[in-house]
Amino acid sequence: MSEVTAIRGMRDILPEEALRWQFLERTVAAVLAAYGYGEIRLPVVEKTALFKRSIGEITDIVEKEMYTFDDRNGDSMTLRPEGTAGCVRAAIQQGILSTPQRLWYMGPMFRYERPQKGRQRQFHQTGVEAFGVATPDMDAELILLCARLWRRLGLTDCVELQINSIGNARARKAYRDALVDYLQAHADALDADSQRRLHSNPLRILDSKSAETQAILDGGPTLEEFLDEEADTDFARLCELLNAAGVAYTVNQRLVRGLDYYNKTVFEWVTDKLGAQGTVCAGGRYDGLVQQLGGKSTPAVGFAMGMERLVLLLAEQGAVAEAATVDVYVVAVGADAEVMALVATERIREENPQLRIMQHMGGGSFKSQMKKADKSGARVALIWGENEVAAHAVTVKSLREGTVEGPAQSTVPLIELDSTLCALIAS
RNA sequence: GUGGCCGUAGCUCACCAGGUAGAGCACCGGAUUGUGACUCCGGAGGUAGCGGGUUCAAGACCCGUCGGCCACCCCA
Repeated sequence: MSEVTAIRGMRDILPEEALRWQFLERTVAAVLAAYGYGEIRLPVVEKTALFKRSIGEITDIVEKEMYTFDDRNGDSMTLRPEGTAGCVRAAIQQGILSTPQRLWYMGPMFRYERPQKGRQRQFHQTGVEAFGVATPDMDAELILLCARLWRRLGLTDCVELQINSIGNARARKAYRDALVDYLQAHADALDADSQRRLHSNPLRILDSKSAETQAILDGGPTLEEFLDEEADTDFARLCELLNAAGVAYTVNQRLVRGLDYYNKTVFEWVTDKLGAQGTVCAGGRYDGLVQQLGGKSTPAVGFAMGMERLVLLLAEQGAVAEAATVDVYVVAVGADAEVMALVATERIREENPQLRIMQHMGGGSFKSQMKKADKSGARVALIWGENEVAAHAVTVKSLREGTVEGPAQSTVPLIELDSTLCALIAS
């Protein structure tokens, strides 16, 4: 193995897997278009301050997972670890928030973490953000959009929806204080991670995987008790809308999101088919972020989905039929035959733009070229040799029909090539 | 950052109480004239991740290091 290898956690996607990616991306784009969302293309690098101010200074992402470096002017830049911050920045900067905006983007994100199943250092997200609507019908639309996407992807059976309301910042702080008070009394019974989080990020203790910790939490205060009335009624309305639309969900009171900017509604689509990485898509409301980043106060909701995880799920489901790479393989032996084949192949492409034709390159015997034709998966081989050149003809051979004794092939004048080919492909 | 497992041909793996490597697949060529698939024959391809140690002798044992996978943490 060469010493020049890809960076840890940054992988290559080979053509076979890329087919799955194309299917995913195509489907995502189609569903978003069906709801009137517009694509926005954003830089991969932003000023470091943007992420510190939006994601939160004390989060793991900002503290230890960002790819940050100084550019030649000495300004601190960061490879985006998530998309919302950049999208909000762009929306403010471009002045497009005077009216509601529905936006989406797709692309690579970067987080310096230990790679594992469903987690890469360069990973890909599709982000969807809706600005300017404060009411929970907007939250519902986003969730319905997801549900439709899962249906189109054939993933409905492997994901489920969890929702929660985490209220405004004041309610969360009050709850956090109450939770810390309560847990401090049981501190020595908590698992080690949770003890640490008691000081760093108490809300995160809620989704601790420790059974003892969860048992302790059962006796503690709940976030719900601290929610203001508006959060309550909005959440109830969201549930009502989801019920009416027939979207199943479970309310998970322990669901909190890792990024500081969320408020009110949060939701996650989770799966049990991806090992430790259960979350496939997650988001929520972030009504304060636009103003926090210097824009006019603008309500917003959004979510991001992890494309690697969705591709893994698709693979798991065997959801994508494997497409043959080419329809026709062109074999040519001899310098003159190669010329005739090249010209004829170009003409066929001109007249049949949808046809996938691969011409053999690099020479070789009929035998070796035919082997390549077979391997290519093509249904038809077009063959040129001395005889065809002399007769101004081409041999058309079916690679999928016929027997060893009587291969289905015929030599036809060049003028009849198109009709012969079309008949074969159509059959 | 922490832990477990792993690192032998392009790929998937084997061998071995420690004595300088093998299979399957893939690849290339052949089985009489210009033709694939199945079959048969032949061929090419590895400084056994890297460095050090133990030993007469190490891919096999020990240490370190790098890399991979999975999990923790965290998150999409």
